[in-house]
Amino acid sequence: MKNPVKKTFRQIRYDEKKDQLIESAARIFFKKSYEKATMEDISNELLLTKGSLYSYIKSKEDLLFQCHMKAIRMGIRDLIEITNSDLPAEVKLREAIIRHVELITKEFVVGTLRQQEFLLPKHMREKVIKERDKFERMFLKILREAIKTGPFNKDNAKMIAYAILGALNWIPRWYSATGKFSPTQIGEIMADYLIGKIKS
Amino acid sequence: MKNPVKKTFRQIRYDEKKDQLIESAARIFFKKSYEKATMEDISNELLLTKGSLYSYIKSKEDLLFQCHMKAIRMGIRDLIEITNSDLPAEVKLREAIIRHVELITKEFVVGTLRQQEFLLPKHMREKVIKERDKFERMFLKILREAIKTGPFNKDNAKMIAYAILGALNWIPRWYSATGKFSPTQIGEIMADYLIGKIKS
Amino acid sequence: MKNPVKKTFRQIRYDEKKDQLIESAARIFFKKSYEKATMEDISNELLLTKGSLYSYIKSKEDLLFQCHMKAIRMGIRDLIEITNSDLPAEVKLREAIIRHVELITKEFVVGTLRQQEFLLPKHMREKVIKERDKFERMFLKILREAIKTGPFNKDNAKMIAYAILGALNWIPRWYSATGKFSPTQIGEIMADYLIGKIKS
Amino acid sequence: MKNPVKKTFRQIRYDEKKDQLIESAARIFFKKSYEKATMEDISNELLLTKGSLYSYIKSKEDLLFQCHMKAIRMGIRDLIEITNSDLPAEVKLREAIIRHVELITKEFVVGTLRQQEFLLPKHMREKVIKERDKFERMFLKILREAIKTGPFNKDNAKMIAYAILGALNWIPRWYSATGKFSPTQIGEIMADYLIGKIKS
DNA sequence: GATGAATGAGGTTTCATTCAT
DNA sequence: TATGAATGAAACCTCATTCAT
Repeated sequence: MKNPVKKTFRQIRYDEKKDQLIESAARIFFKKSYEKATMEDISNELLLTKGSLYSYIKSKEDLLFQCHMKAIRMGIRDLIEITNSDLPAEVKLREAIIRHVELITKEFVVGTLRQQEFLLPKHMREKVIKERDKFERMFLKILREAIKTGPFNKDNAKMIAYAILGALNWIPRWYSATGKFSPTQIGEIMADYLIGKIKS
Repeated sequence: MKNPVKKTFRQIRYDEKKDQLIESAARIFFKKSYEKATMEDISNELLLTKGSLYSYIKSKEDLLFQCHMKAIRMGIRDLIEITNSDLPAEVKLREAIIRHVELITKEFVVGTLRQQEFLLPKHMREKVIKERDKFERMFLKILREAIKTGPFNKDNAKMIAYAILGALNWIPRWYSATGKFSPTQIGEIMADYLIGKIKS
Repeated sequence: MKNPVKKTFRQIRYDEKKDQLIESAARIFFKKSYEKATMEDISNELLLTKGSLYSYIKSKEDLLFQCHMKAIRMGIRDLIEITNSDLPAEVKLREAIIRHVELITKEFVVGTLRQQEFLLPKHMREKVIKERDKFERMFLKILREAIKTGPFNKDNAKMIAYAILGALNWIPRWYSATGKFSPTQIGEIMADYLIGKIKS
Repeated sequence: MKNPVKKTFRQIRYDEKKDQLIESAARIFFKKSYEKATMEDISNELLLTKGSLYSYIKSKEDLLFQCHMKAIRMGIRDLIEITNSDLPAEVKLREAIIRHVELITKEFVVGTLRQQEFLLPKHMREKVIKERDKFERMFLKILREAIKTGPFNKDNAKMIAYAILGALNWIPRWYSATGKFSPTQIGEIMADYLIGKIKS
């Protein structure tokens, strides 16, 4: 207030910490599940105390909500990039698959997607679903472009989109960072398999 | 002792009720998630009181454990039937997919599979994982038979198995009983899509 | 009713079982404490089920009450015998001590005395205290006879009685059936020590 | 951090309250027995709510454990003082008896000693027994010094120690604060009686 | 008399959240 | 902004007791 530069600095620090908070929360929600994770678990990762978290968030549910939104938006950001690129339709789909695998295996926050959105109260849930639908529509659009010349009808396209996303979202259940394949390799194998079908 | 028929009758009633309990629990775990569901929610469905549940189970965790085991065993039972049948390899795979979709959309208890097994304490989790591995190995075997002549190597087969199971296990997230397609139709579309490539 | 002989027989069986029940309860109350012991623990020892216990007793408290009464009455019975004997006063005291040690180390039901009587509801507690006072008065009388010629006044006699009873009642806390001394030997050593001074 | 004095102040308040908590718990455990006492009973005495107690302790068992430890340590502290004093051996023993009576009648927490240590889970019980053994060994040492010239052998010394401690520990069962004798007077009478014997 | 499922009243404990410092 | 003790609302679970069979 007295010193706008200082305030901006503080604002930056604040935003950084809030971001760390969401990351930490996501990691712990991933490891323990939302309900089993306590606010103290989360605060411990950040060298803060329980009560201090409430300077950054309104509630635990708010924290989960923000994890959801962040995760989905990372996915959307990727899809926007891909959509706007000059790649051929099929390569776009391939790229979308690989990027999604990379995201889901590297960013803990994306693991939040496994958490059912109905852990949230209605007003938050609706926002999450709206955002997720945005993602799914973009993905579906990429898919449709890719199969435009194929034998599949519109309805099946939607179901195939779900099949693909299901196959990808299931990955955290079996993926191990120390496994034989890197995220990108997994993405490529998945793309080979999942797109192969569409062409036939 | 006095009347063995009577005793058997009691045993039957007991087993029936225990089964109902697991079904109800599964349905409620599905609707509300394990942690949000209370023992009272479950007891209400059965016209019992909270405390009475404990004639049938040892703890809430035990209940989740039994849901897991029952769900996996239903899947295994299907796969055994399919494996033992005289169908051609590819049809077996197709059948396995359709049956799994039917199971996952009709039997709430199978929805438990969405619940991360790490909600369970270690000793239960290990048993669940062991049983699930049994299921996955059987599925993988069916898959391998089907693609024996295809261009896929062993390692990829495993990942494709996960892709297929992921696509199917994700279904409860978007499936609606009032939707356009029946479970069997969904199963057929999924099978068409997921097996398509293997033939090519 | 129809057959008085049969009824008497049944009555005997009933009384025997009730007695076993009190013994078992005492043993378990001793091992686990009254509150930690469950009715099921007790029924298991008797090859009965929980519910069946209630043919013999009215409540768990009733069971503790009867343990108390039985234990105290065993002590009183001993003291009556001793009082009525022809032994010299000091030998009577010595005998009372030894018999009490034997009782407390051999009969689990006497271990109940360690349990505070205030675990019982008022109306039962009062009966127990009344009975215990009877025991203590008899013991005090034996003590007073023994020290009649000694240097102790009446008030101190009472306190000495408590000291002696405390020393004896504490024995279950350290006594081990596999230890170096037999109950009778312990009784003798205690008597030597506790009476020693009165003679002087 | 900002103000070390303030922080220390908080720490002091915390420690004070924890101490009060143990005192209150001991008093209530004494009056009602451990199992019958509820956490709410205890919290009410401190003008706290049930849940708040858990800032200070881990569990109800932990609370009992700390009562045990505190009680025994108070006894040990007395014995150390006495051992280190210049009094003649017999006077030391006399002093030990009187101090123990004073402690057991004045400090409710010492009444915890009546509670069987097996109310505690194994790992706590073992620590309590270890500490209690320390106390008993110190007491035994004082006793042995006092009777060094007497006719008693080592084994009997141990049993006499138990007899004395039993006589003293039994006091809370009959002691009334409004009675004829003060704790110190009781201690003196007990010492007269219990030591008299050894000399004879 | 014996059974054992059912009851229901509590008890301990957890934890998100608040608020004075 | 940070702290951490305090709150209070649940939640799970236990167990003495009852009662239909």
